[in-house]
Amino acid sequence: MPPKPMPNTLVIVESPAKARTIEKYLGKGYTVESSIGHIRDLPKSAAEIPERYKSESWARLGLNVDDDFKALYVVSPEKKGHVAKLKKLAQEADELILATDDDREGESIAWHLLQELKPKVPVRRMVFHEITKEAIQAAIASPRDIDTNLVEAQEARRALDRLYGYEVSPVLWRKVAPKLSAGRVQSVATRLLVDREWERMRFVSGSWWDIEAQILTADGAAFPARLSELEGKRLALGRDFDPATGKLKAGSDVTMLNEAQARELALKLTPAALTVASAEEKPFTQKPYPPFITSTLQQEGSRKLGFGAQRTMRAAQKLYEGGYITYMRTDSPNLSAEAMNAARTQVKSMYGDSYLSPQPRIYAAKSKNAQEAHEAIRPAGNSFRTPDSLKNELDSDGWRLYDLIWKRTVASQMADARGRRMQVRLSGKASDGRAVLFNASGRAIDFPGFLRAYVEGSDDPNAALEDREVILPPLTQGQAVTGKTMTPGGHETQPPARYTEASLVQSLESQGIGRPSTYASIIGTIQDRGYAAKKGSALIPTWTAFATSALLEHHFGKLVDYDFTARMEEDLDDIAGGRQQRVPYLRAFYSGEGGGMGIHPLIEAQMPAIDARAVATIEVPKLIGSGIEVRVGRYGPYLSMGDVKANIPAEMAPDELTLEKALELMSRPSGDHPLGDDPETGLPVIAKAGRFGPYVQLGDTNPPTRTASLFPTDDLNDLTLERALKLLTLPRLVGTSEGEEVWALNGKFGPYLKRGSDSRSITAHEQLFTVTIPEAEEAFRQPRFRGRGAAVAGPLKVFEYADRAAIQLKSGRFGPYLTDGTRNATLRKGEEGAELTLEDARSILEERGKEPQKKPGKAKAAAKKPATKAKGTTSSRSKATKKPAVRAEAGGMAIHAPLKKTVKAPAKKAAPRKTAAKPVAKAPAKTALAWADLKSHLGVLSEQERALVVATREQGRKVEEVAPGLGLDVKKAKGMALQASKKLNQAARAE
DNA sequence: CAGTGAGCGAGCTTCCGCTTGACTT
Repeated sequence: MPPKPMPNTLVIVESPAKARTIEKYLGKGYTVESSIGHIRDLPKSAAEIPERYKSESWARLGLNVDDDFKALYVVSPEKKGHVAKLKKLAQEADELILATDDDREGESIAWHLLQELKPKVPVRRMVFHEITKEAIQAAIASPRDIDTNLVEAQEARRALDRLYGYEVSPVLWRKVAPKLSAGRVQSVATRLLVDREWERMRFVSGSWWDIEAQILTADGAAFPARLSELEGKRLALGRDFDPATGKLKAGSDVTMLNEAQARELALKLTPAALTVASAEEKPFTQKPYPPFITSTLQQEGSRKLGFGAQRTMRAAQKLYEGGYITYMRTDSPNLSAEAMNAARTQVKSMYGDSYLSPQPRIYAAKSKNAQEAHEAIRPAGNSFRTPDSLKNELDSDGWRLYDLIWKRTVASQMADARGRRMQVRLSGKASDGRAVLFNASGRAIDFPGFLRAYVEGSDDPNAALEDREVILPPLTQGQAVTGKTMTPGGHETQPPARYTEASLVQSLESQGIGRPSTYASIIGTIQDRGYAAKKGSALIPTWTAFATSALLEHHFGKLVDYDFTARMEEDLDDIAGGRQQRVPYLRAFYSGEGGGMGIHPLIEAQMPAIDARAVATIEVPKLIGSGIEVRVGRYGPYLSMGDVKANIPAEMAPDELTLEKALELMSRPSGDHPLGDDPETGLPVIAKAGRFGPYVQLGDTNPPTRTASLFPTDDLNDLTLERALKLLTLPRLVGTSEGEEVWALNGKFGPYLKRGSDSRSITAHEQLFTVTIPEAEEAFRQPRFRGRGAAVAGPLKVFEYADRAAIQLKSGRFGPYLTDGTRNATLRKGEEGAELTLEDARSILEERGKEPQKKPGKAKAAAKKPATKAKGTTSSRSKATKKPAVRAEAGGMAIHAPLKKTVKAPAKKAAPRKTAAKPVAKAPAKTALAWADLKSHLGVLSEQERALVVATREQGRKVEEVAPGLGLDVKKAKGMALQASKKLNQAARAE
């Protein structure tokens, strides 16, 4: 008889390293695998949205806001393979144990596994709090069911974060800049940085003087003391100053010395006979710090090792995977029984009994939303390996971090440190009879206790200095001492320090914002979005962060409230506890039912109210009244005073922008960056931000000798002279072909080649420097536009149908696409135009074909042939508006190619908007509306642009006549009017 | 906030949390 096959139980945990460990303890009959975190999530971008949901109004959000916030979960492409593997293992198993973490997210992962694997075998849920054989076997013996309330709470959290992020971010795209983001965590983190920077910007430093004395006792012992009172009145300290004025706070009853007074007094005190007025000594004890959790590990990694959060976590991850430490993403400082035992044993053996805390020290999480699914971060195992024994086994980062973790863990079970604090007051008189009082304080450690192993770092070097041990000689009341030297010293109040990675994490954590697994990435996110930059260890918010934060605070204040997450956690706890329901909770948040926040209607209401220009303008306290404004623009932050603009250098922190600096920047208007001189001509080379983007110019004459636009890959802020000179070699004469010169140029539509009156775009900017005549000739042999030249003759391919209009395959700017004249569909990756069948083409177009959007001011009708009446319509309109330049531009933008492409329509003809094409009657109404529409977007324009547009469009004045009043020459003004019109149309179209 | 020449299906960006490789230099 064949032996009965051994039963096979599949256990799924979250982390592969944990799976390996557990598998060892469970032995035969068990297969342990990991989910590697979450296996499914809401689609994160359009590419992940399944085809059949794409047309849904809520598809962009990934959850159906009209149907109880039902989530659309997808397995991301990179997880597909792994999920398939788990599915297969589940099918082969006799039993499935879901052993994901014992917290909200872990419960959810278990539920998703159940949903996705659809196991046909018995399923049990269990949790391990310790990875020891006993604990695991105990857990196996006491399974439970999936806690659906906890899963609901997780789904509520997930939905809320999605709704917040994906509803609010688009507001920023519209009002500040594209690709920005808002989120429950990042927006508060950004706000913290911005608020701190505001404090620094408003801060006015105060200064005061005091005297430091070297005191000598009769026995010759010396110690320092500081003047603290004069004539019975306390001397001012930093805390007596008002940070807003730099002066003493109102009502403070203190004496302040200036330099002269301090020096004079010092002279009158040398030498001074002083008496000990009081000498106090108080014992103190200090307890060790709790074992590490993620946030404290990151803080100490930063303070003591100088590691960024990412670096600390990378090193910790390796230690964890190597089995050196326990799990590194935790919010619990708790030590398991085996860890406690190991730590205490080690203290005894390494430091002796007297250094052991008499009672085991038990630590609890401080943060109110701690989930405590794991124990503290500590050396792994039931006896800790000493750092010394690992010296040759670990890399440098790993060893230093292990050393830190080991010390902190061991110290946490050590005895209190004991010592004395001494406080001495010395009285005396200056030679002019004024009464003085000096203070000295000291600190002596009598028994170091845990300090033998571990001293916590400090973010503030001054604080660390003050804390150092200063030992005072024994002193008794009435004892006479001498003030040997008197050194007057000046002091200044300091603004609050900027956040570092570590202190930001600490602050977020203390407010319950973010989770251990995300602390490090939060910092990455706000840097990636351009909200903050690191300078040394300081996190400095950018001007974009100021603009974004201001928008959110003014219009969505509740969302960036520091308590928002704390309140959310309470609600989630209620959902987890069955006291509240997910759907009504989300409805309140999203739609505002039952008096909730209702972000959806709130955004609808706020959108028109948000003045993009006001948001982009930052009122810097030190510039108020100067007429200089800080604005965030397309090319970065700049200063503006009427006509004059100057870029703010990227490396300048907001609090460094003083009036003086601002004036200095303004003296180099338009943010010129002088790069040096051209060695050939000796002319200066200057980088500038222009109306058409950043460019360099040769010579400082007007007009300059030469100009050249930067390539998209160039950065105005770190352009070298060498690069600028290279750019200035353009346009480049490539050679001759067919008797004509061939030039390589960088134009407004990008790089192109020109031969006589013919031109061809080329793909890469850098080719401008390298393209050869044979290559150019090849380009000129190609049709003028990619696929376009062919398009005149016909599309790439035509699919004919009996029952529907023919479908054409065309090549466009965004790649190949299908069109039947009314609807278009871009081909996706993997869909080869050449391989499409009739039916493919039909199904693609019918499934996802879209009608081109009709936009105000850009009529769809324009796509068809111009009606003959167009000209009449336009010219009459042109008379009405009297604004040639702007009108021509607007018309030109809307026009599609006339059939005769070689003939360029003169501006006057270009003006006829083909809007007139379809229903002619509609055109005037549309254009009339257009100005009304445009008008509401005046906010996107600069003052000058606005003045121009209003004068021309509303008052019907000519550019020529308005320009002088604005201090512009006519040519510039026309250009500006053109740009302004573009901007307005763009803004209106975005609506 | 400087000038060099076309013309045409836009569509996507974004959140927070849970986890690691698979790639390349």
